[in-house]
Amino acid sequence: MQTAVTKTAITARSASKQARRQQLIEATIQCIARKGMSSTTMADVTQQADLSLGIVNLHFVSKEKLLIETLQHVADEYQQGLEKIYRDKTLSAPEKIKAQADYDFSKKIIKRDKLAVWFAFWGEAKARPTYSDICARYDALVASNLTTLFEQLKSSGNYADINASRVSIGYTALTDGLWLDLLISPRKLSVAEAREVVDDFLASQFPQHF
Amino acid sequence: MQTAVTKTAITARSASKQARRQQLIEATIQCIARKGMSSTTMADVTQQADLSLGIVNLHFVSKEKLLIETLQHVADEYQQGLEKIYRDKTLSAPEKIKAQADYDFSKKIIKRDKLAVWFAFWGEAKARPTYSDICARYDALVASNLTTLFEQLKSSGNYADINASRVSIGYTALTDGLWLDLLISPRKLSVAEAREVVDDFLASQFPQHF
DNA sequence: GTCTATAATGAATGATTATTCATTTTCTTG
DNA sequence: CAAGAAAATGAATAATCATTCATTATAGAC
Repeated sequence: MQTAVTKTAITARSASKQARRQQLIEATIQCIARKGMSSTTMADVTQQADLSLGIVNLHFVSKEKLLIETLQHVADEYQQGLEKIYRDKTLSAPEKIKAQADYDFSKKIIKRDKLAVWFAFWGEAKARPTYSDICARYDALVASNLTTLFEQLKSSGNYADINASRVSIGYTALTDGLWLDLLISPRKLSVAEAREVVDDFLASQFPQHF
Repeated sequence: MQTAVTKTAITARSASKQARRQQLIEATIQCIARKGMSSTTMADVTQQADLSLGIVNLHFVSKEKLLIETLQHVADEYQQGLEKIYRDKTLSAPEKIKAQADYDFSKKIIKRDKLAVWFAFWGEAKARPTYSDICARYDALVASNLTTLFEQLKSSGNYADINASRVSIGYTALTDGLWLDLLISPRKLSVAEAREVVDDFLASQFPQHF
């Protein structure tokens, strides 16, 4: 029984440890959105989290590691939603594509704070391989799944001159570009309009399906 | 005559002053591309330019002003090329659109160092109005000109259900997204392929023209 | 060639900020 | 509840970096 008790204790401790990390990552997202990555300080993050100055080093060792885990967190969150769609056996290929488009412009994803984090890291990515590696990993997942889906559409319709991989690159680029618009000039472009731009794109490539 | 001589002198001085500023802006572009904006220091920039540490403050007053002028420089350069196309009386609307697509993926524009600068500033834009103002100014130019061109295409063909402004938003977003791809994963996507994605987009929206 | 004005230098300064760690607080166990 | 362990604190430290300015170099005027 003693071992079991000890185990419970350790779990409780590590749960609270996880909670602190989570709290700090969320504070970091807020700070990057509000002040930009280059002027986010440890004092900013810890104040935002209502914790003491030294806490980041205690839980993440260094600022750089906190930043990396923050990017990782945002990327994971996005990726998890997508994987759920890709794995769903009840959806047909065109339904999955529509589900992804809905997801890409859903309330969950289109939060300006999180978009700001994506672009903050993309802005530094050329100079920091760690950042681009994290982005590349989820890029590859999206590219391979989307290409497969577009290939399925192609063979189920009359789309002789469609290049599935090229459409997939186009879809991803279009989405990223619209995200940028929504981040930079949210007055000019609404989420609904952005979603319609994507629909137009899909309809023009696959008129029999969208 | 005396006045004339004095004038020449002043011009020569100010020419060299312009040259120094140019030199520093170019060094800044290099540094942002190599190290990222958040870790580019004054020492980095001045070393890159082979000049002394104090020189930036002499010519630009502060680091922040140097950064702003660097963004301005890259934006102006891009915009000038576009305006030449828009103003060209010898080109028809579809030719202008093609010319813009060629330009957007030309050697002059697709330099990874310059792309890095765009994205570095976009990444900070949400937190810094000065940056987003500069971007907004050129965005507006592109949007209004492109929309007009697409409207001309629409009325010269059988494109009842085309929304010119939406196509313009789509074109810009697609281009920005492809630039991001070229910056982050140049191994996976070539400039030629990116250009083809844009062609596919235009062809699918305006099949009679592209 | 000398004088003057402008440009450039870089050591010194001061401000900012990440990190450390001695101390305090909180939690767990028995 | 006491003892010990883990977590959290924040003042002090150390490193980094933008900016200043006294000094030096350079170019143009006469």
